[in-house]
Amino acid sequence: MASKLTPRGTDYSKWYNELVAQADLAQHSDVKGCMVIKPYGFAIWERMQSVLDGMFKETGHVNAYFPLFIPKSYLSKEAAHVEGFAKECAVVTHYRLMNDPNGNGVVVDPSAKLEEELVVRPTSETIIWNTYKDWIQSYRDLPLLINQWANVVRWEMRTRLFLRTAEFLWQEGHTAHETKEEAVEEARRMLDVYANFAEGWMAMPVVKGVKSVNERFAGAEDTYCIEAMMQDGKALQAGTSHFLGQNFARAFDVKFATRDGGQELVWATSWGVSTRLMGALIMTHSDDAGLVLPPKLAPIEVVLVPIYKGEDQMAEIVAALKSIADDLKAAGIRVKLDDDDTKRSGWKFAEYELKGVPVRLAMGPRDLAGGTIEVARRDTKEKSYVPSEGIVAHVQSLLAEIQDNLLARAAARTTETTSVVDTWDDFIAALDRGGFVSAHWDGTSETEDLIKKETKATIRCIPLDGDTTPGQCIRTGAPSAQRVLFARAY
RNA sequence: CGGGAUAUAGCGCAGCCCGGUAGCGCGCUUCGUUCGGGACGAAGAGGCCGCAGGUUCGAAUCCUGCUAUCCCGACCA
Repeated sequence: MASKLTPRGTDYSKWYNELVAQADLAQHSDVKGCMVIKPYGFAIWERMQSVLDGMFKETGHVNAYFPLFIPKSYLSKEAAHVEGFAKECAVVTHYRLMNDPNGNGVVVDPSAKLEEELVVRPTSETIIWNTYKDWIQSYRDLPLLINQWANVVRWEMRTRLFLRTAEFLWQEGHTAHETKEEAVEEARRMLDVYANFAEGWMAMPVVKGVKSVNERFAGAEDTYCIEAMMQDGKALQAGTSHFLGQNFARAFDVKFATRDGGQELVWATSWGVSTRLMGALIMTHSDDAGLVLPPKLAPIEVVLVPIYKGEDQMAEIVAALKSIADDLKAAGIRVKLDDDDTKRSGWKFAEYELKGVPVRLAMGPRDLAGGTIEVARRDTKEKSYVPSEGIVAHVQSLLAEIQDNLLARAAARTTETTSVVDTWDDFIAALDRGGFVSAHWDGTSETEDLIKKETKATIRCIPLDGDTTPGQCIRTGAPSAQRVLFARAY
């Protein structure tokens, strides 16, 4: 806890791992690739969940819950889908343990083999569409707008806390619609929800776009995404929203009676964001002193720290801070008064900086005498002394300013690191500098693969509001309809 | 799945080459002094040295096998 973080400039990856551990966000568990999300980290995720859940409900969705286990046969009903996920599925084959005849604890009971293996869901399209089949009879049952909060398992070769873990928490929306247009509109609507959340709450600028065929979700007709740029110049896919066409309806035979009495396959979407957003949040704002949280998602927006000598002074100052804390709470601000006498104020300052608390208020004897309070903001590390009278209004506007500043700072960085290039040499140079690279591409998977192989860069997305001036492919010189965004990515 | 490394107290590590009954820092407990940026002193508690074999009078240390984790790649939200 007392050790300093490796600076970002020295080893970004190391900095990230140390930050996650030291800020008490998560730790590795004894199970490979799986993490324990610690209370402070989970509190941030709970804030994200609660805000997103509200946004989903505002857009007409309801929550439900589907099983963790999926019969193996379901997974293979949609060809592209199983192709995409088969390599990373955990499979349950037995349902009972027994005492080891040799006395070494318990072993799998070989007589308890399942007739059909169960796959631990890597995503829930199949089990959900198999259920929707029974729920949807008529156009009157549509649209069906359901979300679930769940854990999923993808047996990844290589994992990183929050960014890629074998088990992760997420939400997955699964909707059914009467027409293609409605489904596309839904997928786009949820993409907007994600983008609004990213920018409005996480203070993380994102580019909205559509994935190339190579990067598309297994079983989708179109994958929309939000892409964010991290401080080290690598891109991170922060959320996806898929237009699934009629693929799953066809695979699970989900038909509805149309308004004119016919039978038609329903149109589908699915969309999700995961605990990966925690990684995005960390890598967007944090610095060498630790985590930096946007006020809107901080479990603690303001921490109050007393500075004192002796018990009498402590009592006096804590009482004054308590009164301020109550006023802040009454104004709807999440506060913590840290009157723990076993830790010194200097230790607390460092600790709350590490944990990214946006605003720190400290009061010592001089403040008490002079009617002031020390206000320190985490984003710029600036400190000032302000009158304790009217502190609530001051803090409110400061929190808003910090929220805005974080977004502006991240947006400036994203813009500054984005390159627009027209030659292969410039393209390589831009990739090496880091950031998004806006360039022309001939639209073929072959060229995309080639570029990936040669540069490790992928097409992050074809921006929805991008530059649609035609040009020539950066690699092949073939005609290109519009610029796309390349980057090296997580 | 390839390459590299590691496994010793809650955490971070030393000890291993050269075998002799386990040590340091942080943290933890108690007491005292401190307190405007990670305090100081004193006294304590805490370890099947990853697991299983082998060599030896004796293994954290040498040998064999296994397991797990981390990092770097290929694959992915």
